[in-house]
Amino acid sequence: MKIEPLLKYIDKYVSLTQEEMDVLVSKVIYRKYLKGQYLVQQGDVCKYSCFVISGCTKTFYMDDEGQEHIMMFSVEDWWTSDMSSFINQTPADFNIQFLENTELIMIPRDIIEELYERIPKLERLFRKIIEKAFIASQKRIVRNLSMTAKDRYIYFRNQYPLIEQRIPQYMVASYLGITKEFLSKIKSQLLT
Amino acid sequence: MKIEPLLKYIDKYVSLTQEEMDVLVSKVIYRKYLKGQYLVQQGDVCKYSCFVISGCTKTFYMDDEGQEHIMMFSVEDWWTSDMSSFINQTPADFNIQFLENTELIMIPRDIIEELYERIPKLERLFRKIIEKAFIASQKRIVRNLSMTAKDRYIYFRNQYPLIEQRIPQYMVASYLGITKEFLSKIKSQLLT
DNA sequence: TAAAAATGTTAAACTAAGTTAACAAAATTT
DNA sequence: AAATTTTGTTAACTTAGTTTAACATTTTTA
Repeated sequence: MKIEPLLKYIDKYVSLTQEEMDVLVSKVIYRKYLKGQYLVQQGDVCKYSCFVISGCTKTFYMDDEGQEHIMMFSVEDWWTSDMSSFINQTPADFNIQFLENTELIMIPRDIIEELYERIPKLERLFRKIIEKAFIASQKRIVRNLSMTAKDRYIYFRNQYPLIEQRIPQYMVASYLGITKEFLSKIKSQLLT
Repeated sequence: MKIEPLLKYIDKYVSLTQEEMDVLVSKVIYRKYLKGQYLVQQGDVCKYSCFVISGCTKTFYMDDEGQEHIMMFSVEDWWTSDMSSFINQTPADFNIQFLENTELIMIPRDIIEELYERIPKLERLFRKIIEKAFIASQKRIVRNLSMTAKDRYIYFRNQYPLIEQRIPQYMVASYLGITKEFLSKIKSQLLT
C-alpha cells in the first residue's frame, strides 16, 4: 500500500504522531482502478472520500440530453468524491470516472466519522481542506460570471498547464462550459 | 445583544453546554449596520465571519469595467464573509454590502481559532457549515454550466422565493449571470 | 406633492457561443 | 501496416444573450 503521498500531504496541514498515523493507515483502503472505470455513478450513493496517489479522474454531471458537464479533474494529491452524496449518503449528482489507470486511498463514510472522534486533528485537516475547496469553488463561479470563454481558457491553461496536457481538449471545453468547436476556434485565434 | 438566533442555529448542528455557550457569547460581537454600508470592500482584509440576525447583504465582485457580479445574498440565519480573505488574511476578492439595515453577530479571525481550540464542537460545527456551503457552490457551478438562463431563473425563483421579493430584479439578473434587460424578457415570456 | 432617483420594460442591432456537418489527424486495436 | 476509434479543425448557419437607447414605473427625497 502506497500511503506515503497521503501522509506527506497531511503533514502540510497538521502534524500527526506515529500512533495517529498508524490508526489512520489501518483504517483506510488502498485500491487501483483502470482507465474508463467509474468510482461513482450519478444516482449511486458515494461511499468513499478518495485521495489520488497516481492517475487522474473527471467528475461530471450528465444532463437530460446526455451532455456531459465536467465539474473538476483530480490528479495526484487531490481529493475526489461526490461531497453531497458522501456527506448525506444521498444519491450522487455526479459521475466520477478514471481518465487513466489510477491508485487511490479511500476513506469510507463511517470511518471518517470515527477518525474525527479519535483524532481531532483530522477533523481540523478536513475542515481546512474543505475551506480551500470552497474558496476555489467560489472563485470559479465568479470567473464563470465575469470572464469570456477565451479568458477562462487562458486562465485554465496558466493555472493547470500539466492537467491540460494529459486531458483531451474536448474535456477542457466541457470544464470551461463551452463546446469543443468553440475552444478549437479560441485556440486558433490565440495562435495568430 | 440578540444572540438567540445564533444559538438556535448552532443547536441544529451540535449541542453546546451552558458553559460553552457562555464562552462563545462572551467572545463574539453584536453590531448593526445601515443599508448601503459595506462589511468588506474588495482589496481589504476581511476580519470577521458574520452571522445575519436580521437584514440582508449582497456579496459581489466588481470587474475592471466596473460591472458588478453578485456571488450571493445573505439573509437571516446565513453566514457571510469573504472566506478566502478571512481564512488567509489576504486582500478580499469581493465586496459585501448591506441591502437593508442589518444586525450581525461577528466572529473575529483570531477568536474563531481560539474557539476551535477551546470548544472542539465549534470546529465540528464550522466543518459542517463549510461542507454544506461547498456542496451548494458545486451545485451552482453545474447549474451555470448546464442550464439556460431561463431555467436558472425558474430555479432561483422556486428555491429562494422570499429573497426574490426583497431584492431588486437587476440584482437577481446579476446573480444569474445575465443582464437586467434579458431577465426582463425572460419574465415577460414566462407570463404568456 | 413635486421632483429626483432608482428600478423595470421594450425593441432594434449586434456578438459570443452553439449547431451541424464534413473532413483531418492521432491514437489504439486488429 | 491497415482498419477503427478517438480526438481535433474548419466553415456556414443559428441562437441565446448583450448593447444601446428611449421610455415607463416605482420609490425616495425635498
